[in-house]
Amino acid sequence: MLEKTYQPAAIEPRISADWEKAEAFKAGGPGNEGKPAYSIVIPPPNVTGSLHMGHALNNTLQDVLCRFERMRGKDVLWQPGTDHAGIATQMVVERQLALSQQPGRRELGRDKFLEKVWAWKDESGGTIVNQLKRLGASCDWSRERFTMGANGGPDDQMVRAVTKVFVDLYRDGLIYKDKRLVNWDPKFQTAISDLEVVQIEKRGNFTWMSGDPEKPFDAGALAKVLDRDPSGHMYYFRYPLTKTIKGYDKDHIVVATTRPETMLGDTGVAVHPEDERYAALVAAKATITLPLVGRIIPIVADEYSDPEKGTGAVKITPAHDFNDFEVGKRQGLDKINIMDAFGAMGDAAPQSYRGLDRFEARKRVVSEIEALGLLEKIEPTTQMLPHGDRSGVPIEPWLTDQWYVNAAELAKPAIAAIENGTTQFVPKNWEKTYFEWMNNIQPWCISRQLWWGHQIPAWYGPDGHYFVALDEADAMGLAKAHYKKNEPLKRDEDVLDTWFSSALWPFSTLGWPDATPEVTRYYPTSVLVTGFDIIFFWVARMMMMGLHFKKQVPFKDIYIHALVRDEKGQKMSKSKGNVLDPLDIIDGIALDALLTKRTTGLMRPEDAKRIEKDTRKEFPNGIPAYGTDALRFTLARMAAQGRDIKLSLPVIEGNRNFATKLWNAARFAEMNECVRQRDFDPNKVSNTLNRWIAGETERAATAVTAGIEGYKFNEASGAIYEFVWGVFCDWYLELIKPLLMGDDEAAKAETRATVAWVLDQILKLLHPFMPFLTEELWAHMVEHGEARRNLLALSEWPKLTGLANVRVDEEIAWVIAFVEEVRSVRQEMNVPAGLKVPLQVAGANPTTRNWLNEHEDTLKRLARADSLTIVKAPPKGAALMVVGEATIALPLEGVIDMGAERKRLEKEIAKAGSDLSKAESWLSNEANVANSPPHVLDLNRERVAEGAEKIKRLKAALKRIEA
RNA sequence: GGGCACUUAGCUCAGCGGUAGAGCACUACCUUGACAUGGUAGGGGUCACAGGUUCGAUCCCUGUAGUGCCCACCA
Repeated sequence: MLEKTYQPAAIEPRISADWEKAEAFKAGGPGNEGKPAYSIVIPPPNVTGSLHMGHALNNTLQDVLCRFERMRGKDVLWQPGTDHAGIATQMVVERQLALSQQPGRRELGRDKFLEKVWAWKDESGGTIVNQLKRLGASCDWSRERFTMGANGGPDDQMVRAVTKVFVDLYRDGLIYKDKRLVNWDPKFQTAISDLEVVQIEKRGNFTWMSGDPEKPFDAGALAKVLDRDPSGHMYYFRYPLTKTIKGYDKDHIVVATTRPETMLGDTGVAVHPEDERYAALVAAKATITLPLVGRIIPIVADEYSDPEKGTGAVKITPAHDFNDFEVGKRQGLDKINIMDAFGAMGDAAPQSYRGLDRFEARKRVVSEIEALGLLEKIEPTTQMLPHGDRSGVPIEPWLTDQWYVNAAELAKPAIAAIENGTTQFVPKNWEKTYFEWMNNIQPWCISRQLWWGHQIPAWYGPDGHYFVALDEADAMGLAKAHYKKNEPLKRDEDVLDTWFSSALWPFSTLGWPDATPEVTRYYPTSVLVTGFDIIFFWVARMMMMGLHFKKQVPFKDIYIHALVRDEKGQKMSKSKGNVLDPLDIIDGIALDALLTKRTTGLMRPEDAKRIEKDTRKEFPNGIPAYGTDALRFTLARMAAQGRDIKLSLPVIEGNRNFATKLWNAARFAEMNECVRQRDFDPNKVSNTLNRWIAGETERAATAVTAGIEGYKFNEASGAIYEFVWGVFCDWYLELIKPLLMGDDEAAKAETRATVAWVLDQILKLLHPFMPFLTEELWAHMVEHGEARRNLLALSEWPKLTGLANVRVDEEIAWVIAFVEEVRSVRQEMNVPAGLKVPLQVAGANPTTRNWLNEHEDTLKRLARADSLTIVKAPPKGAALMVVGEATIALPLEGVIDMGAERKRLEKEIAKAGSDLSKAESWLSNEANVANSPPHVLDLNRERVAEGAEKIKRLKAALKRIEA
């Protein structure tokens, strides 16, 4: 016997164990022979990660698809795994070493440090995987992969895949080494790609005028404002001309900059070729003497300079600014790298600046320029400041040697595949974003100055000449051929961008570069399910690599889902303190534990107070345990295409209640001995109610199927919700109660079997969304008098046709209308809910009389009537209502307030009258009649006919009262 | 600066060229033999605004206002 309420905590672990024991999700396993393949590769979560709502949504949707297709008879491979997440993981382990006061990364050295990282990975890397299992993800866990591996280790093949890709691309000229400006992260001392840079707006807050009589020179005051925050300001410096120039009336030229410290690396000043203000300087090939440095640098004419901006003269620092780099190249200016890897001033800076951090240097430059009387003014400005997305510190354009992928070349086929529809974005509008980026794609910097990652397969000879090869032996061979003798080689110390290996995921996980059967069978994959935030990072690069190395797209569809936000629509983040952990929704969490969780480990500890206050207010009693299915169902129901999800507890609660509702419907079936029959055929049921629910079941199945097929998860889950609650529970189960309690044994047997059958269909249709609950109920449902042995997860998806019948629908619609009308009038007339009333029906035609006879017990039960009689005319002193052609009377003299009844009827007449006149006036418009399609015409004609009829009867009823 | 969305009931959101839907919240009633994590009935919206296309627009087009996101090197 089922418990009174659904207890997810008790059920979920048991069901998971059942699936695992049965190897239910094993791709290509026994029973899958000859089935068509369906495959999805999981977006590999960072091995450092723990489950967040984005994962919950992403994996719920993938699981819905996989379970659905598995039930539809496909051989499903859902390929799981995790990502080594270069910077993130290295950061975590470094922090851990620091916290436990162990020797740091540099002290340990590369090999020892990597040992620590691997040890950490072996110990903690399983967290996210176990959390995915809690979600019910039906991955083939036996195939779990990791994006990295040690040579000769279990994921050695991953290393071979990455190495082969690198070497092949290098030999094809698509990977190359180049010295140019990169985005340098001074915190991690590594290059990062353009995508890992985020622009953060910075707005200054003070003004400084030099020579302002109100503000006499005061070095202390300037230092004070600079100490607040020198960023977000425009600094105007007077650069003195080396000598005065005829036709130019000043002895200096004013340049503006937001980054004063870079002036130490200036090698020129640019003005526009057609800017007349500076024409004399250009013509005379004037130079300036760079203050603080003393370097003589030229004034050059370059189109880059915009006369409208600043002073029209711009300082050029080729080694520290992307635009200046280009100008410098054009004008043949020197590139002077004044900074070191930590963002501090280096050897190329003046002696007194060496070792000074870039922001300290900024202040000192400004002060010293001011002291020299060369600071014209400082103005606040709004500037977009690039930051490292991981480190959070301002990135520095820095001149180094790095490895690059010629992305523009690889992008060509990747663009074409979307253009010609080989791969499709769902929703489609994301393709525009994709094209925009792909058409303007920049070289991809793939080398990182980290230790945790795939080491670059390039070896250097003593003279710096390098050899790219699959392994050291190959490199030695190449070196010998080059040097004509054996030379010692040293491997490139850098590692590859994590996304480089992620880009291979759809085929590397299948065994590539080996020619495995899995590569043949499961590539290209069926669909990629992911968030829009990694379209560039990951999706685009998989397209490029897949097409280049497999000559086929990596997936046929790309389903882009929404972002999960908090209930106010804000992004969930630790610092906002609004993060909802999926596991807390599933298992519940006490307020104290939630507070601790939200307020520890904050970047800014001062946020703790606010977060605690907000959390106490929002969750005064913590979070109750809703179970996995409620969370999954909520996410699926809110996954409308093209819209973010605002998650809140009341919504989850509603869906938990839905689970309970179904649970209790199953209890009802159990109590009424509804046993699934082997020979049950929904086409052969005879009772009208059973025929009706069979048809409704078919409709639901069609809607759910179409929804999932079209990636409309909200429509699919909404359809099953509405069917279970609104149709099966609200009506069917209520309508059949008299049958189940009656003594027509044949009808009773058929109805029990029908209930059991419908429940089975429900469990199947709902299973992709609520796998645990449905699997549990499935096991409880008795079949042919015995307990069920087979798993719902491996059962067949409903394929129903021909069950709907218009006349049956019409009949039940009439029953429902009858019940609703009586209920409505009872309440409106304040008839006590418990009072059984007599009902009389007048004016019924033969069909209606048949229906009345057929459904007498049901109508009496649902309308709470003790008698149902057919009369020639309605009696006096009764409330009257019109259903179809018949008039129903509720003769309760004394109970019914006839004044109220008159008002009620008048209101109904008015309502019917306004509907009628709307339809009439529509029909009276000749243009409407001439141009609208027949079904609309018919609809309005019906409205007029039925409306007129109804009004006639309502008026007759009113007349009876007044008589 | 460029691009993409969004604006529908108090709240969160579906929807659609043919007289507006759900959940939550709200009101009233109900311990009716699956379920109070429930049942029944009810109130509540000129579908942001202005034009246009159409026989007909909440839906299509254009513009306006507001909101959000993405991309972009502007001193």
